[in-house]
Amino acid sequence: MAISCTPAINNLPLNRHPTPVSITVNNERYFADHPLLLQLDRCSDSTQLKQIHARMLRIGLFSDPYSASKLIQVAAYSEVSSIQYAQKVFDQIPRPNLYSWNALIRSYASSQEPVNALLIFIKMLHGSDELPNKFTFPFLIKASALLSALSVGKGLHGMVLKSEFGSDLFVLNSLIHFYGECGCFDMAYRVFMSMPKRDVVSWNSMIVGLAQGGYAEESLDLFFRMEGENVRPNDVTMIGVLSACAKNLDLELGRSMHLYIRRNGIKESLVLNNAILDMYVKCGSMEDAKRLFDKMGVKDIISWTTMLVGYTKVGDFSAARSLFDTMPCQDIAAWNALISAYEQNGNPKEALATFNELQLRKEAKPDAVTLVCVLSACAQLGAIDLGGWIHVYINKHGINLNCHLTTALIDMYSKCGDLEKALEVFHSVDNRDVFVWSAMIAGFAMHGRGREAIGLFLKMQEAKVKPNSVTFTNLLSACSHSGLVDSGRGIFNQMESVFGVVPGVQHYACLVDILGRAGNLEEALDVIDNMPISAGASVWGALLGACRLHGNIDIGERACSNLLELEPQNDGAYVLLSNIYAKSGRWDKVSELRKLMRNSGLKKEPGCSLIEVDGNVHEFLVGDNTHPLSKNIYVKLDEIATRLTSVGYVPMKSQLLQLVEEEHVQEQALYLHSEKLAMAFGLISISPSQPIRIVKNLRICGDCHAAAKLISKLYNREIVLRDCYRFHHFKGGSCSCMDYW
DNA sequence: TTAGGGTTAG
Repeated sequence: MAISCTPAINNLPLNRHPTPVSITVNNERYFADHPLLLQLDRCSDSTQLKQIHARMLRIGLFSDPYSASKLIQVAAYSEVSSIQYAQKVFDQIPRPNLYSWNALIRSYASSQEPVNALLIFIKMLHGSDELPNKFTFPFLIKASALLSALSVGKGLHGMVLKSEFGSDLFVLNSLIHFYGECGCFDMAYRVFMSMPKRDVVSWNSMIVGLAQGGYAEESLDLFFRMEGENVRPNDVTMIGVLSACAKNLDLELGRSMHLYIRRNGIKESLVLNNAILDMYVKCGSMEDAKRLFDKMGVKDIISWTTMLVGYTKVGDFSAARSLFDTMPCQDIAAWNALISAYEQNGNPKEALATFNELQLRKEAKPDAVTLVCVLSACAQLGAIDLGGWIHVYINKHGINLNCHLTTALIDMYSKCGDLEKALEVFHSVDNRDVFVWSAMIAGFAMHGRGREAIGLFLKMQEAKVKPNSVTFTNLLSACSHSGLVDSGRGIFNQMESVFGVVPGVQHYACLVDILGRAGNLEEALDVIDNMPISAGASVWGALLGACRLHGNIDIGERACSNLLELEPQNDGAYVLLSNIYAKSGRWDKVSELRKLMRNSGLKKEPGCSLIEVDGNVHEFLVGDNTHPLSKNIYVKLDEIATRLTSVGYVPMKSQLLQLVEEEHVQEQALYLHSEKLAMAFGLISISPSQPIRIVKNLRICGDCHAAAKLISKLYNREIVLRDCYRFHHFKGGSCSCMDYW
């Protein structure tokens, strides 16, 4: 390499500045300390940047590759400018050298669309004489990591090995990070071990990668090994270690790491303090978190949001909300944290109210995360109007349908009863991960379309997407809802042997459900007796449900007693057994159970039905008369009762929880069920062309199911009812569940 | 040139 120093270009109008010096490397001149370049470093707005750019063009400095590349970098990185401007600058360079190509690739690698870094690289290979150097590879590998483009990264790895940079520290560190991001920890570790020399970044890339990829133990092991090899950890190392402690919910180790940071003089930074804060929050210690938060000299919005999440995690929503209100500013992630906390903790209405507030205040713009949370809230409430509005919003604002959003949309449409729309979303996307496939399978399952669920599972295999534990829960539940006993058995048996997914309690519960519903109660009991893991409440619950369906008192009693042993507060268990007794006229046993329930301080969870009309969700409880239109609703109920009786309908009294002597009181009690109130309200307030969509918190009672079938015929209306178990589409006098529920 | 903190789905 030849380096020489020469006086700068003399004819430039630079009299007011000290004489710049150009450096020549390999016959190319660089003006590293030209005053305009120094100005470029200090440049703070786009107008200034454009002025400097213009002057560089005027005085000819732009033709210097170093100077032009510097301009590209500033254009791309400064807050006021954009990658588009950097690209324009690049396009003006007549024959860009490797330095300029690298500057542009680097800019794209850190941009919103890192794929462009790879495209520019291809352009460089085909349209110039330049070959990548040790600087090019880390940028390209970083772009591949951001894109999780495993095959691209592997290809680059191959190129690296064939090049002279096969043992370059920076290149290899990038590869460790890349493989970690793609979840290929064996490859990451292979690169790590093959390195002739490792620095703290090599260790950090492994430690952080493992912690983020869910391998907390391995990450911590590596940290202790690093210490053993006398490599001094830095703040980034500790951020990885804290994240591993948080994943393991290991408060003790987290606390000792906090102490380690103080004792070993690790550079204190805002990011590190936030990571400690996050560890305390995730491990559930708000005392530790608050102590640190109050002591922190510098806080940013991430510190505040972490505290907000902490309060929601311990269930203190009023503290969370008041913290939110006192934050110096609220960005979209802070809003999302609040909305998501409401939605995840059984308060979807508050989630929607907060979303509404966000829109009114216009301080932050909803992003994909917001919409995912709101869609989940809509799904819980069965609020299809708002859910559909969100879908339109996504399209209107050109928001990219990532897998999270696709899944949330499919789930919302499925749970709101519009399976066709869910399918439309499913087919409209190219990118389908295991979440998307599983959500669609769940959609078919809850609508009783078991064969289509299995068909989709086969297509999922063709698409080479590996099913996981949830995929199988959904598939088995599809078999259960459609009475596909042999398919269910077959799928269960293949789970581990063919797909390597070990059956968990949920899968056993589904199998017991499949067998039990089909009447094979003995076989179901046999499955439970031979389970390699202990049968959880869901397994006994499934058996008890099947006993109710088939009126089997003996097995039902056994299931109920096992269930209550595991969950003494399970009111549903009492209700199911009580239904079994009532069905066989054992009213003595019914009142005995009733007494037992009262003595243990248990109350049946009140039935509650939701119905959305014109974007507003209305809620009905049993015997509710609080609705503004209550009077009209009861008039309609009377009319329904008369019309039902006229076609020979007889109320099913076995659905009552206790023996009520007077006939008319029995009938009245059944008419007060929340789903009947919602149906009456739907009939008077929803246009006949629209289906009446209802969401019920418990399983629909047999009497309401029979009544709904008749109502759909008598009033020529489609009723779509979701209970806590599945969907019922009532039309023309019959139900889509074919009475198999 | 490489590594790092808060919010999202089945």
